[in-house]
Amino acid sequence: MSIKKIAKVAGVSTATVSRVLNGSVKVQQKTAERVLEVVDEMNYQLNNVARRMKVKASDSLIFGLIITDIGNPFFANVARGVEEVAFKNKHVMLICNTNESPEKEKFFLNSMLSEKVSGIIIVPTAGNDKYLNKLVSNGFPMVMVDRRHKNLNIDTVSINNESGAYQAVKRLINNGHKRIGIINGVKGLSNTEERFEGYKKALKEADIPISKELITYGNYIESGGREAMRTILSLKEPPTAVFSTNNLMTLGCIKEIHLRNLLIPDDIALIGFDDSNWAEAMVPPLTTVKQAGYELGVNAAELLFKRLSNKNASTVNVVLNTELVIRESCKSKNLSMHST
Amino acid sequence: MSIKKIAKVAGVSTATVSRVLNGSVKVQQKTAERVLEVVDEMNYQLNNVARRMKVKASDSLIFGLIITDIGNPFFANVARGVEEVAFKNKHVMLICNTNESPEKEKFFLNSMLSEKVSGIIIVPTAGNDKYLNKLVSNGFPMVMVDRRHKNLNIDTVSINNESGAYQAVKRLINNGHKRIGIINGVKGLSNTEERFEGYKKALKEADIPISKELITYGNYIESGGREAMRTILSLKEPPTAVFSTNNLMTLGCIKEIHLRNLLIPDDIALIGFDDSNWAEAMVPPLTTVKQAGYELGVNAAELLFKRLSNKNASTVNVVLNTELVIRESCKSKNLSMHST
DNA sequence: AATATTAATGTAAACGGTTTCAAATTCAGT
DNA sequence: ACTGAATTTGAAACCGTTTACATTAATATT
Repeated sequence: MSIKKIAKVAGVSTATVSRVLNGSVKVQQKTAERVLEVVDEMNYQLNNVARRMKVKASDSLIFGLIITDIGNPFFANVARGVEEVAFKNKHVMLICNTNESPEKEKFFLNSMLSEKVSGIIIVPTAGNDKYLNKLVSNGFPMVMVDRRHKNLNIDTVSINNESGAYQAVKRLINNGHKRIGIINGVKGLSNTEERFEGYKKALKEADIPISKELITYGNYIESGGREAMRTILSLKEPPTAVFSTNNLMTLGCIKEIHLRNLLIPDDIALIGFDDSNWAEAMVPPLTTVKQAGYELGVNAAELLFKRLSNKNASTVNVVLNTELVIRESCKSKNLSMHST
Repeated sequence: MSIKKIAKVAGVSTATVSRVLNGSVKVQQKTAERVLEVVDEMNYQLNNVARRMKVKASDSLIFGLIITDIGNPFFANVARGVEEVAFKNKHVMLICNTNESPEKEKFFLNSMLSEKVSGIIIVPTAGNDKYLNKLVSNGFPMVMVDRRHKNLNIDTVSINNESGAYQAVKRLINNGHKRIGIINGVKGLSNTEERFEGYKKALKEADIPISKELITYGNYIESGGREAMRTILSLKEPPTAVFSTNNLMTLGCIKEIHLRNLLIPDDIALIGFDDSNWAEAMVPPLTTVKQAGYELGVNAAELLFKRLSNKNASTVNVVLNTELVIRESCKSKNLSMHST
């Protein structure tokens, strides 16, 4: 059912049909009614592909979301947030999964560009800096979420990683821990580095020297967290507490701890980053730094739509604050009379 | 950078450019080289929107995935599976989230149709039967995943829900439980009903009468599971074991159980459906029916691509088997000397 | 060398909309 | 009734590809 057939049947021109469908220009009441009648009696459906060929990019009603791991509930939440506001704006969204691979990222970027999406929301991998740079400086609407590339004049929405990590580690310190391990994420990502900064800052402030052997990397995946925990626990002098910087790795930690029949928090205290729905159901319930994935997504999408309607507004960096949700996984043996 | 400009610069016709780009028809070696040269020196990028206007639908390189809840790790896994094979086939995918709302579902279906996707993979909600029916019988390529509509001649991939549920409940029975509650999902969905069937079958086989008060509905969401567990535990004569039919509801159950300071499995045994990565990390580790979300996605996508290349092959129903992964959450007090 | 065959390329229509511009109609004011 | 302005409508160009068909160039056949 093309607009032409509708026009023919209704006895008007295609221009008129288009106009009544879009409401862009006034058309006489009765003509409009006639057209609408035909439209639904032949149940016509817009071909948005054809439409996109004429319409300016910002009106394309489709945009892209590139994330690194849809299997991670945190990003799934981001996606939910994005999708929510997309739906409100009658947009549909192309989602791709990079798995932290810059090659995949580039491929998806190109696919989306070639689909003429109005804009892209991206959780960038550790590569493609120059390419992204080019796109952005060409004025292509893009917003980075969760991570950011330095020196890039672009809208971003992220969370206060450093402060979140700082609070977490400070909590451990206040609970009496002095030997505190950290399991970092993927090297080279802004959030990994910021969380690490928070860790160092808290230690420094408490005059605790940072010791290299307690710094590990788990690449934000469960098996990585598990291995990191394994090496940490195998140290001659293992830490009394560990800060795991994302939910998947935290799960790995817990499994390794259980395997060794150690007790949380008595044998090893644990604090996680990114509060998942299972954190509260753990035994003991897990203390974590909560980051609002859903809101991250909502904000990113809103930013994108704002940008679409005003291409040369100055760019903004939204940073959401984290919240330390205190449960029971990071008491210290020595201070067990204190609050958790 | 349109193909026209490339043609002009290279001194050939647009047809030739198109041909070297697609490799569809032989063009002279040196012409091809010249064109390719210009193509990347002007870094031309295909406009797939324009392309889709000419090309037959099955070649559109884009398809849709409609799921009900990307926030549910199970569906996230399905999505990962789908995306994996999409990538292999150089396709890009439109993802939408219905949240079990038939209205949203219809909107998304229309959007996708209007984007001229080659096909759709869908986890259907409990509505829109007639609409889906129409699409399918018009020959639109579609595959249903996880749930199915009866009397619809369409490719489906689902899991053996009845058998999975049957095994779960049988396990509980073998462990000595006689009073077994169930928390069902969304009424009207095939998987809800099939799981319920499995439950009834196992009870019947063991000559245990089914009692109405033990049958609850949690709508596949965490809060629903929690509420269901609450009403179950408030019974004058509560069950000794509960079968929760999805992961989110199971989490709700556990939280409610913890709240009441009850012990799993001594006070109440619990078996879940859908093995999540956190199940093993629970205390005690959770026994569950594992359903392969990822494989479900992979199979669905493969089916779709098969369908695209052969529109009138007869339809197939793939059903994957579940696996009972036995951990420690469903022993019975009376039989504690037995295996879990 | 002339012709027949085959290979390579070009021309132009088509896909299904939107939009500019011009024409036709309606309406108001005198 | 006539003119001018305002409102509605239509004709046609255009977006960037692909492809059927026509044409030209190259090669083979005699």
